Amino acid sequence: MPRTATITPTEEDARLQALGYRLTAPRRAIIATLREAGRFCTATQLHERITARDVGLASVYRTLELLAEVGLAERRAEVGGEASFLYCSPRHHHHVICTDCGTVREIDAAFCPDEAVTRAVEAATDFQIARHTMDFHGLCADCQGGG
Amino acid sequence: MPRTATITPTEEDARLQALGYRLTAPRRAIIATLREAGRFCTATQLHERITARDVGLASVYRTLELLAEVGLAERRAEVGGEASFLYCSPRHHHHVICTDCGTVREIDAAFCPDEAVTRAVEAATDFQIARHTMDFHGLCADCQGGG
DNA sequence: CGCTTATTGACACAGGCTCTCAATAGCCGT
DNA sequence: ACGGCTATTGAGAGCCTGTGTCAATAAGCG
Repeated sequence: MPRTATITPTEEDARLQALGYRLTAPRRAIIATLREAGRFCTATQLHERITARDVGLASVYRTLELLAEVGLAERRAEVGGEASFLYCSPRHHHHVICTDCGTVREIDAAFCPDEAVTRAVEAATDFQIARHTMDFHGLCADCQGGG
Repeated sequence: MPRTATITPTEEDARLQALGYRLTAPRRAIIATLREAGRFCTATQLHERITARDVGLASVYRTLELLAEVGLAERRAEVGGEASFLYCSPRHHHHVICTDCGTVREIDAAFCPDEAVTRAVEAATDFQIARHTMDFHGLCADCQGGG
């Protein structure tokens, strides 16, 4: 048993490492914080939230950029403000976003537009479809109750 | 017949007017330029492109903001840079975007995830779905040919 | 045709994000 | 375990997109 607690690399940590990126303490902190948030967060919000270690704001930006590139985070435009980032599993999935509290749930490929729809779009537009995006917005269970 | 050519208000011009906004020459130029582009454009791009009249960059920003609010334009985050805007019809629709040249085609509600899918998502997540977004990405007819 | 007032253009300014660079710490080989 | 190579970090300066201000202009209305 080592003196310092063993830090178990999470699935996403391992993924970064497999791609040749170093698994540093700041990166781990940022990823963990983003994932635990379970909703879109700005770099500033994450920066404030990371208390265990003194992580520079620039590193937060750099890591979020990296995660987005690798597919572990999704970037979203904020109207007239900061960009927001959401933790994402690496599998193909879609999001269900609460319009009230911002909580995000992932749903898997079972809900994707099926092959027939894609073919119909191709027929209608003469495009050769390679990829799609899709989000649902509404109220989560917790926010449906009171006004 | 008036001396100066009559400027026919387009459908979107009329819509702005109906909402109580004034139909100014700069606005018309910006809307026309955005619509003719047929793809996502940044404020700077539009500003450079408008040659017929000296339109201030601030006005381009203001008009794009206005269009987005009214539903005549869609705003998109650009990775690490400027926001882009796309002309949109006011009806519910989705986009098919060429990954090569950026051309965008609108498709109508016929291709939306149907009622059954929405209900299934609700059942799976306990959310109450109100709205969805969906885009398709691929190669347009012109870009499918050569490498 | 003139009045009222939304809109414009120019510029100053704010804030988000990036770049730079020396210092630090992963990772790998031994 | 240890040392070296080098990716990564943190701090802060700086860039650049986007907004606020304000006098001048012009759209819309009677």
